[in-house]
Amino acid sequence: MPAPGRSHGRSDKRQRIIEAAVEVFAEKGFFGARVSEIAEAAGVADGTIYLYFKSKDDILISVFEEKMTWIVRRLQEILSPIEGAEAKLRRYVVEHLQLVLEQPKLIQVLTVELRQSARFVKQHSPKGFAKYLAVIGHILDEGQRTGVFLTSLDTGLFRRVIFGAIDEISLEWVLGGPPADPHAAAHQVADFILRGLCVRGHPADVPQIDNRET
Amino acid sequence: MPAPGRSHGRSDKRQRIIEAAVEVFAEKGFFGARVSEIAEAAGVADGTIYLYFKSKDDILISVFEEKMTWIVRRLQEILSPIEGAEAKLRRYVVEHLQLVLEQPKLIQVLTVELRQSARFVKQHSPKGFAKYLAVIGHILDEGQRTGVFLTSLDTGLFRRVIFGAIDEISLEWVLGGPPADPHAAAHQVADFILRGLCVRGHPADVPQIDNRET
Amino acid sequence: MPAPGRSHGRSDKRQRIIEAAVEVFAEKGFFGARVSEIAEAAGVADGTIYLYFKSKDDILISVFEEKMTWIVRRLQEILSPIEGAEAKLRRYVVEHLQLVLEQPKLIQVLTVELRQSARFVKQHSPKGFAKYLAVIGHILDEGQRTGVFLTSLDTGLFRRVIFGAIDEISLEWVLGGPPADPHAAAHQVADFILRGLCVRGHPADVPQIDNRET
Amino acid sequence: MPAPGRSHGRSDKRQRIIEAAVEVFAEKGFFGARVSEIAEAAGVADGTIYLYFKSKDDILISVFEEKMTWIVRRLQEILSPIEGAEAKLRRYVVEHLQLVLEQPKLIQVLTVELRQSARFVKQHSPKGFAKYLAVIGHILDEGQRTGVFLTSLDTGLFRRVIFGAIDEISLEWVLGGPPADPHAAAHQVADFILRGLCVRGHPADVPQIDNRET
DNA sequence: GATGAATGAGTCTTCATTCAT
DNA sequence: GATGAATGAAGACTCATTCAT
Repeated sequence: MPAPGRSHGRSDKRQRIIEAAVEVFAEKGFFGARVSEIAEAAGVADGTIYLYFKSKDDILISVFEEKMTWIVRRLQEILSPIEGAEAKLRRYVVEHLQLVLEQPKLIQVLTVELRQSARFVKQHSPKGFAKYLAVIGHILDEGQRTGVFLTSLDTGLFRRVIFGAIDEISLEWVLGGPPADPHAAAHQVADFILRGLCVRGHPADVPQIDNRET
Repeated sequence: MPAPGRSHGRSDKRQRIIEAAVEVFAEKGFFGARVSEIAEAAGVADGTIYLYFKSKDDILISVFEEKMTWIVRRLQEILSPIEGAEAKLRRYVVEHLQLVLEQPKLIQVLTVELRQSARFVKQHSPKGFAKYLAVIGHILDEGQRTGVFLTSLDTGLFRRVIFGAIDEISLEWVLGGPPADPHAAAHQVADFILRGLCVRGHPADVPQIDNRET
Repeated sequence: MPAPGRSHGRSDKRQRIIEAAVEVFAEKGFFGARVSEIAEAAGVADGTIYLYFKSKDDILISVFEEKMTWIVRRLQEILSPIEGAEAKLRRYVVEHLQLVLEQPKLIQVLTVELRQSARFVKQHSPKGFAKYLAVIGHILDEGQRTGVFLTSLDTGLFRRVIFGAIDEISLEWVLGGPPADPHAAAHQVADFILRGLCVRGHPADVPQIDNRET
Repeated sequence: MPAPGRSHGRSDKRQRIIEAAVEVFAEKGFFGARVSEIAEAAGVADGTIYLYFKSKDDILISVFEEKMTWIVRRLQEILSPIEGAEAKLRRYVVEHLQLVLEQPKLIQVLTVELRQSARFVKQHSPKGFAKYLAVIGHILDEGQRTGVFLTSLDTGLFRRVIFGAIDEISLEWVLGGPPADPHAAAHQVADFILRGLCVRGHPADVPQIDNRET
């Protein structure tokens, strides 16, 4: 239960600005967004923005930091109890895409603006993104340690390959709308990745059918 | 054969502006780039830009159209004589990443700004990107037709999955520099994708080793 | 004797704000100074300022009124027992420059900001400045009455001439630091003014030497 | 006859902005002046200002440099043919005050804003002011060399004393309007200064009358 | 066709002031 | 009285675009 009074008012306003920024950045893009639009969407005065953020850039950076941290924690909470790298990876794919369905605007901002501001964000906000990649990296490491994933794979490379694949699908869904059966699509993608990663015989639950069986 | 005289001078200037825009957009991003910087880099006056392009937006769109067309043609010329969807796909991966090494600034613009301007480009310049995706799509179709790739895969989905994976690696190389052995990395990625796509037993040249064999 | 209790607390805060304003105005200038800086320097909240002053302008005006009144009273107390216009004028010069050494920040504010806000201050705060000029004016009047100063001099003009000379030296000392021997400088200036003002034969204590005697 | 075409247009615009800035700074003060007001007064667009000046500060600095240079040259041209330090000094006083009558707004800006921006101008634009003081300094040096002025005087000190006296009178005339007979006032001031500076017996043309003679 | 000086609309940011607590 | 979070009006500056030469 949040404490009343100032400290609550303060966090409350800051959070409202963050959420408003996600909306406006998603709709107009970072450069197309006006600080006054964010203020209006947050229900605060223009100047109030600057009580909580140093600049417009700082809003974007803060959105990254805050939301990436939140996503990473959410993923970690879901994934940590799961046994087995294969199951973890499958669940990761499903959960990320679930997130896209739940919060398309947030994902749009993170996906579109993260890249567009790549140089700038790489300088100012590398932590959030690095932690996200680490989520994938840990699964890959575990899979290699337990002999499920091919040890010949460069995990530094493949965590980006996997991220890129998921990220592109996220973008597609966010801009073009999700497909009729997102769940099936998510599992197709997970199957694909697992076939690519796993030692022969794995994954047990992804029958390496030949086309005749289809 | 290009017409001589004036019209050649004309294309020459237009082309110089396009190349200059690639440089400047790569260095500063679309929004950070000034039209006057592009003009200076192209060795023309500011106003001259507007003899060849309607607006700053139009420069970006034209860069896309022109360069995407060029890339697609280049890929098609390389891929069309190749026999077999597996070999074609492998070569596609290698060639795209080769392009990243050869023209990092161009790839940076296409990769970073394409996404950033996603909505805007989706509206104004969908052709180039669609044609690029079609290059991957055709390979997938051929693979399914010839029974090499799993027919259960939604090619509309997987051409984006593959594009996303390659695109992310491109971004990494462009912003962080290429790895020590880009050729090996390219083949690792190609192996991964082919394992994901192929019917059991394929690809013939990608031994589905288990970790003991490694 | 100051009133005890609340009213003392009240004047205390008001006075602290005045002193803080002198510091901040001296350091940043009137326009460069932030009300919040003055509040911080005074150890009060921003809003508290407005319990004692109508506006930022009002702070400056109050500084003038208060400090000018104080300076005028101090000068009058020192000068009134002194016999003779010449001695009075000399002492005035010495005491003003002494003040510069003692309270450079105050003098800086009065000297720099008074002029910069000249129009504005002329409208809002003429009393303090007029009283200061009157100090010089009274000395001039006395000197003319007692036949020591030339009666041909327009005292309205010369009180400004004298003020300007002293003011400029004050500014120099305040911004560039005082000279090695400020006392000697003060007397040189006093000698100069007295030679300019006095009837031939005066001042008795300023021998009208020719250069050979030097 | 001014050269036609670009270079003329350019200097012309820059000069118009300078003159407009003098008007607006005189009327509103530096901080009260809006860049758009200067632009309007100069008959140019707001943005045009920034083709000729880096910032609003730069306009003020440029006004100083340019006008101080002009004034110093004007004074030097008038003073250099004059024989004798006494006559030179008298003429300097008269000419400076003549300038006040001719161009009160310019003098107001130089007098009021110079001081207000003292710290800032001392950093950015010391040359113009130093040259102005040097005009007075050279006269004092010459007077001491030729045995007309007291050699005991510190010329570094007295050039400021003299400047301060004249500057204060200038301010008075500029803000309160000139007196009924400015010429007489100028000579009264010159007489005063010369009596203060000169060896006994000098100045020949300033009879050291006693009050009875008046 | 080519130029580049000029334009002026557009926006981030500051900060004096207010007022609910 | 005291606080300081909130306000919002105001302005310096940028830069894509135009057009007279």
